[in-house]
Amino acid sequence: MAGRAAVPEVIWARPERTGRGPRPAYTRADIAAAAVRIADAEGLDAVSMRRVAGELGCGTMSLYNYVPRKEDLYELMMDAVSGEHELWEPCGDWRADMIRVAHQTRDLMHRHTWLPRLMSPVYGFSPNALRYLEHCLACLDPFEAPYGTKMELVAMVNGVVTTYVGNEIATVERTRSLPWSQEQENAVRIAYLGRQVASGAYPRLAASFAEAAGPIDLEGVFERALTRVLDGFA
Amino acid sequence: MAGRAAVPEVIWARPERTGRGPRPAYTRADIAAAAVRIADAEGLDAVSMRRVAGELGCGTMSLYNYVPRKEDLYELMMDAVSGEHELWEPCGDWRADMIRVAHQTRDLMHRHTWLPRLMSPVYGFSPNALRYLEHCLACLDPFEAPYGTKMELVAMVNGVVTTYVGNEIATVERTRSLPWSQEQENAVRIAYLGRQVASGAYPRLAASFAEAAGPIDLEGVFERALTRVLDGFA
DNA sequence: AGCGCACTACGTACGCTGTACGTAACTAGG
DNA sequence: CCTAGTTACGTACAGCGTACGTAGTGCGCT
Repeated sequence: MAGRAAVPEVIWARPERTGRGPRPAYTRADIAAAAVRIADAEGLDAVSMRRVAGELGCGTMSLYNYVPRKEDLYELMMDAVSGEHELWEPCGDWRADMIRVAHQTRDLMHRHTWLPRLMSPVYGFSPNALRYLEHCLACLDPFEAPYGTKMELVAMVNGVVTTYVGNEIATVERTRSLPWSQEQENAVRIAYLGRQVASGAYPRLAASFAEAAGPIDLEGVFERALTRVLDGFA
Repeated sequence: MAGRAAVPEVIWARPERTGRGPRPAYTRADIAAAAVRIADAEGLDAVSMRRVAGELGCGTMSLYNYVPRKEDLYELMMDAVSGEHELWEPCGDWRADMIRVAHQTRDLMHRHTWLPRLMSPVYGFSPNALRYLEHCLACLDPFEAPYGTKMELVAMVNGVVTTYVGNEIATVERTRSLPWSQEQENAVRIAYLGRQVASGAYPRLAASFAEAAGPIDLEGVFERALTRVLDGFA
């Protein structure tokens, strides 16, 4: 009954197949792909054990043979999409390579908008995550600094990307569960914010709003944040 | 039936008391305080509508007269603890003031470990959040830059603090729902990680681990991240 | 060769969640 | 005074993660 043992374990330390018993009907990759498909199409909250089992075509509780806890399903999902990271030969300019890494991660998160939400709570070092981390360190070979600093740089870049894409996506993802449209939601919030700012209680905030003409250039904000972070390390 | 209208609205735009009907038994502050008490003591997941109502001593569905959706309860909670921010007279050195802001936010999050988890998805501009934002802008008065840049600085500092404290807290918060201890969890994960690193597949990661003697100095990591971000703006 | 055990599969059931809805009591405005 | 808008709250529903029991399957060992 190893599958039911209430024992701390990392899913990646569990062999996918032990040899004994009937051969499993699905692979971890199958399960991860099904979950990712659901999350991409209907949002992370649509990913339930029942729903994934349904997508696979098996009974709900059969899933628990592969995935002891739901959190492990999340780790499977993250590892699966981490595998989409393209790992290139570093060009020798660590700054350029880190910018490329950041852009790629951002694209990945745009493709899988549920990623930022999972990044924070789950600090798993899945196989593909380790590969990605190693690649980042390879990009930083020309950066003369102790590994501690390099790790902090990687963490910082990842953190900034996660935060920014998370903010970009927040509204979209949130309105998925609401009975009204994203435009209505935004309109209401902006109207309220405008009223508050117009009240005169927040002069600098008001000035800030007055200064801003048109919508925010998210792309530019991201780019600037990135270069500033890298500047801070150089 | 305004309380039941399925209409987009911000909770802060709803008057707390309209005049008609029996006078409400609780204030928003009461409700927020109850929810915060639960979250502080037992974690965010312990905050359910039933639980909060129980803490207040009323029926579950009575809560919905005050809080149309659970997400609004979260906004109430965030606003309540945002009120704990001390707002001082800026000292004239925006760098020093921003560092002080960051430290205070960090302390706040240590006191209320569920805050980082709520920060990302909820982008509410509650009264106390606006006050806090205005205060940050006041601290940045000596920083000669357009308001757009100042806002990006504030967002960046807040983002970094949220990310770092979130990471600090992740393990602690996560093990709350697990049947085994945080130490066991960590031991298992470290053992797995050590095995992977020792496999030779990740040479730089291995070097990085070899370099690190003893546990990570989280305090130092935070401090360095902060100064680097500020450096990137100056 | 065959026994036993570890494994897969899966239905049922429990306690929990957010919340829609109906009803009764109450009170301020017209 | 009346009535409309509120508060209060019990009941109910659909969904969740998952503990547990049971039946069938096939590898590894003796």
